[in-house]
Amino acid sequence: MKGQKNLSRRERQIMDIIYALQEATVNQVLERLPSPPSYSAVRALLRVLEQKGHLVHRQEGPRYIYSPTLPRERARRSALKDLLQTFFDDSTEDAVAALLDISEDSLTADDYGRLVELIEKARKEGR
Amino acid sequence: MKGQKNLSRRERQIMDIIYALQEATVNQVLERLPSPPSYSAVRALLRVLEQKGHLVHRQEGPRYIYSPTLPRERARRSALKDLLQTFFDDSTEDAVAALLDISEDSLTADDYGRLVELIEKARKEGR
DNA sequence: TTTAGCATGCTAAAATATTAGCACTTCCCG
DNA sequence: CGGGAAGTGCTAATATTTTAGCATGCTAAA
Repeated sequence: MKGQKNLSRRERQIMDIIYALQEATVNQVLERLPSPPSYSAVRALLRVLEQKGHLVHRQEGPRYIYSPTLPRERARRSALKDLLQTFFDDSTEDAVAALLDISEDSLTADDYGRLVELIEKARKEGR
Repeated sequence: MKGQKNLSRRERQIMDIIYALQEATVNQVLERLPSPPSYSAVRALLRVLEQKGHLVHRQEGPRYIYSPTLPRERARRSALKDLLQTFFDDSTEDAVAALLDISEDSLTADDYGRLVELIEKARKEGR
C-alpha cells in the first residue's frame, strides 16, 4: 500500500545500496555507507528493514545475504515514475532529454542507434 | 558539498513537493503531505530546511512562498544520475526502455517522432 | 476601533531512528 | 581438539526528527 518513501535516511541509503548490488552482506553495505556507523548499527538497521518487509535474507555459509523483497524491476519503475512526476512534470520527452544530456559522453554511435530502435519498437507495439 | 540525500523523511517529502510545484506556500505543502501533521509542524520543517540552505522564501503579501535553492534543472540531473546508478547499472538504454514502458499509454505517434529527433540531435552534437 | 482570521517565531515534549555494547554461536585453521 | 576470527540477536542509551502549543504581528471587515 504505502510507498517505499517512508523510509528513514539510513534505511533509504541501505536500500539503495542493496538495489545497486542486487544483494549484499552486512560488510558490503557497511563499506558503502557514508559516514559509516558501527558494524552492529548496520546489522540493526538490516534487521529492522527485514522486519518491515523490505528485505529478506538467506544464509550463505556463516553469513547473511540480504536482498530486496520488491523485485528490482518493479522498484525502478516506481522510482522512475516518482522522479518523472517530481522533476519533469510527467514529460517523458524532458526526461529522455535529461538522460541523454547526462550520458552523452559515454554513448557511442551504436548506442544511439539502439536507442532509436527502442523507440521505433515501442511505437509499433503502442498501437 | 553534501548531497541532498541527507534529508530526513519529512524533509525529503517536502522538498519533493516543492520541486514538483516549483514553489509553494505552507498550506500547499501541508495539503500534499501524506499523513499530514499540524500546520505548525510543517512550518517548523520549512524553517529547518531554509536554515540548512535547501530552501529560500520570499514574502508574498501576508505569507511566505518557499522555493528550492538548488535550481530544478540541477536537482533533477543529480536525481536522475543517482537513479541510473542505483537501479539501472548506469545503462542509459535500460533507463530509456523503462521510461518508454511507463509512458507508453500516453505517448502519441508525434511524441515518438520527437523522441527520435531528440536522439538524432544528440548523436550529431555528441561528436 | 475592535476583533476574527491567518500568518509567523519559538520552544519543549514525544516519537523515531540510530548507534554501541554485550552475550552467544559457528566456522575454520593450527 | 582448542581458540580466535567473524557471525548473529538483543537491548539500552543517545541523537535526531517530528510534532504541537503558545505568544505575537498584521490585515481587513464589522
